[in-house]
Amino acid sequence: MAVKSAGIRDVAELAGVSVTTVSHVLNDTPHTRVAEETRARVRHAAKTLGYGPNRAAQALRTNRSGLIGLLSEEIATTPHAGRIILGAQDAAREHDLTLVIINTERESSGHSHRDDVQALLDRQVDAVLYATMYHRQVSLPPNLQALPAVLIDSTDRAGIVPAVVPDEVGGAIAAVTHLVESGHTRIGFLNNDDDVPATHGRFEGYRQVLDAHGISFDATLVSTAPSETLPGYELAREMLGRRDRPTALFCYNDRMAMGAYRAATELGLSIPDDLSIVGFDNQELIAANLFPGLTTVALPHYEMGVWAVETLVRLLHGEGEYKLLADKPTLLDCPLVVRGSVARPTAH
Amino acid sequence: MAVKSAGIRDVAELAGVSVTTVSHVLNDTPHTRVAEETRARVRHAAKTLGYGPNRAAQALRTNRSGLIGLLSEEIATTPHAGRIILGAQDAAREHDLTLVIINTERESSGHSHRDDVQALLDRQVDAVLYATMYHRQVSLPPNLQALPAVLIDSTDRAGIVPAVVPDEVGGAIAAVTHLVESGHTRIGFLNNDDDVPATHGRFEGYRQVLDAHGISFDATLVSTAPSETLPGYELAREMLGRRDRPTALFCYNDRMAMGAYRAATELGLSIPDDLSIVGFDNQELIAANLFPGLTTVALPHYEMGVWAVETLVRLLHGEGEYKLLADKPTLLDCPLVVRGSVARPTAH
DNA sequence: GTGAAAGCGCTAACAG
DNA sequence: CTGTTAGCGCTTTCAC
Repeated sequence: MAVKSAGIRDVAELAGVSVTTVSHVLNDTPHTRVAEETRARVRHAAKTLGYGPNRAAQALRTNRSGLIGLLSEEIATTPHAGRIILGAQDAAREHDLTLVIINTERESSGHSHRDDVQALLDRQVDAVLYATMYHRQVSLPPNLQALPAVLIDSTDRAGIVPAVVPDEVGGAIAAVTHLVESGHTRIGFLNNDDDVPATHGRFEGYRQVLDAHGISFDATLVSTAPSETLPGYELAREMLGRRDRPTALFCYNDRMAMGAYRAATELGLSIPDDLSIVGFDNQELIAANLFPGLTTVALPHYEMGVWAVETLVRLLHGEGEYKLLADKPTLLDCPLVVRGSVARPTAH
Repeated sequence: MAVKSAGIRDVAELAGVSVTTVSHVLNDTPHTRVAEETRARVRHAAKTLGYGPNRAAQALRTNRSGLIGLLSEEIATTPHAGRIILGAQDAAREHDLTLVIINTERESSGHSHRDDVQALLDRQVDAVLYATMYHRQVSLPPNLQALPAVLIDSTDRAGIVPAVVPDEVGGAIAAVTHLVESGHTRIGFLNNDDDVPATHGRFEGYRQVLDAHGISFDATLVSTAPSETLPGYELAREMLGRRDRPTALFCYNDRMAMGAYRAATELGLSIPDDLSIVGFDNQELIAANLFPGLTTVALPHYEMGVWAVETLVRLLHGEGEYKLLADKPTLLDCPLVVRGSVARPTAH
């Protein structure tokens, strides 16, 4: 309320120059020479008046809203989306862009995705980010084609949009290497049974580490089930019940690991002394609240959010190696988060 | 890209009227009579051209950005913030408003809060929502005074801003009543030890139910500790270790309940047969993944988000019983979510 | 009932 | 190096 805030002409007046000059210096307009002394005067005037540009006028004139849309699946289901938002937010702020977030359903008719994109289009965002809840391939709504876009945590089935995804293989390598370096050689793997990149990537990483350390692969040490707590429990229960049970378990995700904890407890195996466990996802709510804390692999959600916005900005500025970027999704590191669930195996 | 989208003059032309008329009918401008037949023609023209107003021009002209800022604490920490966002989002869409979300730190210098509000101000939002991570009292950044505001999950220390919070007492009543109706009379309460509304409200609800059912209050059945998993475990361990242990536990939150589960397991008490447990917060990641599923009380985050936006809209439209609203925070229901952790006590 | 026209605050030709 | 000026697309006053 109060007094209507200062406009560019107020600044011009106070600095004793024209609005053009003010516009030039405040925007660092290229191909424009303004005396350093004038610039200083203008900037000072702007500051003393507390001048901030009127976004609407700017947008109207430049045809750029300064808004970028983030279409995110299932914002409220896990904190994952939250971290993407955080990363995107921070990067956006860096570039004076505003993030407009729209929640979308995971498995919707595709129709609704269209509508969600439309909502963003109606708000005339300059570009859009599309974030999925888990690493997978997607088909983009057709109306998304109209705008620069970047995919987060998924790849484009058509392969024409830049994408950033977690390095699943690398994450698994970190996890299993940690186990091997702690002295484990019989390492069970409780894997997901969905046909998604994470399933294959984490398995791939598991195999690579075994190979690299000359540990022969034992197919009986790998079992698969839906990646939930209960199936994890059942798988672990079975595998840990064997006479030649593994001394460590690498779990597809923290929920399966949570099930494994329960199985271990029931079998009288203490973690980490009798059994080491490593999870994946680093879901704080689970990993930090288990006893002992679960050593797991973090997904680079925040970093993917940052990368996506940075890429969008480059695209918007026409430094677009768009094709190049879209060609191969960018992989981001999945670092190991050490808590208390891994120890050296006890001698038999 | 493609063709630049239709403007109001295109619509006017196609409908054979002036832009004024188009504006009037599309906005249902009051005190304006346009022949029904003309309205129809205009609307039809708009639809066939796929016309959508240029937000920037609208904003510039009306001095209303159509943006509302949501300042939310710790977006990525729990899904709570996500549900508030969802509710606010849905309500905002209903009113053709766009939500701009800014993450803020929980315990920051107050300085940074100022900056976050400033960021919103710079983006010229029409109003702001301030959402805290847990129910408490806050002091608002001074620069927030400039705009209509509504508090979510907290109350204003100064008492001048409308607020919506969970009905803690009611939630606790629902939880404990459920226990009593299942036949429990010795009900332990593992409470938080912070001086926050939830602590007092949930205790109050606990007492009320006991009173209402003629169960005499036993102070030894209430213990307090920080509301984390480990303290919850320790408290439960102690209380359940007594000879006259309670047959049911009401826990301040799901994390404490998670600790109680562990204590029960260690003591060989099976849930729900030997011990019933009710939590609070309904954190899916925990409650749904425990064995058995935890019966708990849900916080009305989504609903608070909706309420806040609706209230903001009313405020914006000047139907402002602002003072009235601010006077007493609005309480929203905390419904019980039944899973599998409650059963009738077994006869001794 | 309908229309003409004046800006909202800013950017970017273009002129000087 | 700096200033004048014409709109961006829309709402709204005022006249018809």
